[in-house]
Amino acid sequence: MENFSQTEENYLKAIFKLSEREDKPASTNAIAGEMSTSAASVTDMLRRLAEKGLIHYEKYRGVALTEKGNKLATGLIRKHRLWEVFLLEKLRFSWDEVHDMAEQLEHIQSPELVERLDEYLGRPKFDPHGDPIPDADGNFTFRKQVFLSALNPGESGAVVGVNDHSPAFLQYLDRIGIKLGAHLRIAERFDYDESVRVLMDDANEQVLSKKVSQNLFIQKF
Amino acid sequence: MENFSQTEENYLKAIFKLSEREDKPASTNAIAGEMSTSAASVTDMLRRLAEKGLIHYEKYRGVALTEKGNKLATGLIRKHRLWEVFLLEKLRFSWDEVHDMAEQLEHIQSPELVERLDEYLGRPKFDPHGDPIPDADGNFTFRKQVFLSALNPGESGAVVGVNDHSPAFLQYLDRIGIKLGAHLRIAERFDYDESVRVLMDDANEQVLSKKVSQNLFIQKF
DNA sequence: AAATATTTTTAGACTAATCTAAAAATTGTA
DNA sequence: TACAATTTTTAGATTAGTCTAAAAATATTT
Repeated sequence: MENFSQTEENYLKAIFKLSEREDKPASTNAIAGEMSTSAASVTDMLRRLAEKGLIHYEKYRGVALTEKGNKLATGLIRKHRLWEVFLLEKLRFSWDEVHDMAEQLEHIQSPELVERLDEYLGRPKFDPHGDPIPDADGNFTFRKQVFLSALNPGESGAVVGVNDHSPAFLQYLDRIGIKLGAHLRIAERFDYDESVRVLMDDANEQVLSKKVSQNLFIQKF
Repeated sequence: MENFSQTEENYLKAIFKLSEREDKPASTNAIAGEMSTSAASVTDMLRRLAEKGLIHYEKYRGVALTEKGNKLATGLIRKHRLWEVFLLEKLRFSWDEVHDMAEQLEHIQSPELVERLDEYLGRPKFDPHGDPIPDADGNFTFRKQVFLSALNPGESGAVVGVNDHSPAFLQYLDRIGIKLGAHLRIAERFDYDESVRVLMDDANEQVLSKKVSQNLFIQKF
């Protein structure tokens, strides 16, 4: 298989992320923002990626991944999330620490290594943040999930993921004891600031702010 | 800690390897050979490495690592060999497959990751080829070893390493059943071609060529 | 629809790492 | 010691990825 530079790979991931989020072609500016670089640099790179058949690119019209580009991007996400599982489960890092290391590890080139790693980890379907891990063909396991903020008093479900992946948020969750799989029931919702009082694992109660409840993915019971 | 490019790191490893092998300053040409590049490129890079305080360099006089360069080089070797142990012991790769993957993994930047990996693997002192793994301070465990070719008939010892790391040699050893730790006793030596007949693990006998016996490290009993 | 604002591209330049060809320094040998 | 062979360095060019500033295209507002 053809190899690409880490920079090229990071652009593909950025484009994938933006297209997924908006479900339409990614703009030069949006990519520049995602990559923390200038729009001019992005234009340069887009020309090169298009030449290599990784993206569909028309000047001023934004970009979308080709089949080939998509395969590559999902492969990167697969590697990233598998390494995150490894770092958390085997090396005992916490979920707010694993991202930066996985960001480097995802660029290791070796299909055989990915396969063995997947097997070693027991072919996990989700990473430590609850994000789905695509299989070797690039297929994601889809999970029906809603934000905690969408639940009504009395309803309950399990925490299956986070929307905000920042260390600050993840550390906050650790501090108040919310882990993936935790069982939450809405006890009360306060119209005043849209915060909610929840019962966690049928044990202790917490009040969660609007911001927190908008960043927790829940699978309803 | 300051970070360096993968290329710079690879030059440092090459210089370390050459200095260790010859125990004198490495020459431009030797480095070019080790790196499979031109002497001109090496000169360019040496100027840069010297500026960064990683090597002692005088034009036409060859190079040696500084304290700082040495620390970095041993750190790389430490990472390389720890990852090799991981690939072999945890992911079940064979000893002829692990090198190329480790060559990439050694450039992952994260002191904490190295520490956790070391701990996870049980702080191994030797890698799958019998090469010593430096500790976090860069100290190697030294082992008194001789080539199998230096043993006389009747003498015996354990295989503790290989001098030739090529997949061809390692696969050959696998084929004839020689693993790290195997117990060998010289049954007979043939002056004709300097081959030797050995008794392996007090079980089966093999004739090993001069070339093979010059590439196996033995710790004498 | 014209004027204005925003986005995107182009132009030109910089750095790291590389190359080939030629010049300079060192080493080996007669 | 001087000539030849070898090694090393310099000079000048190339590619990937980046930048700023300016020009061009598109989108928005009046």
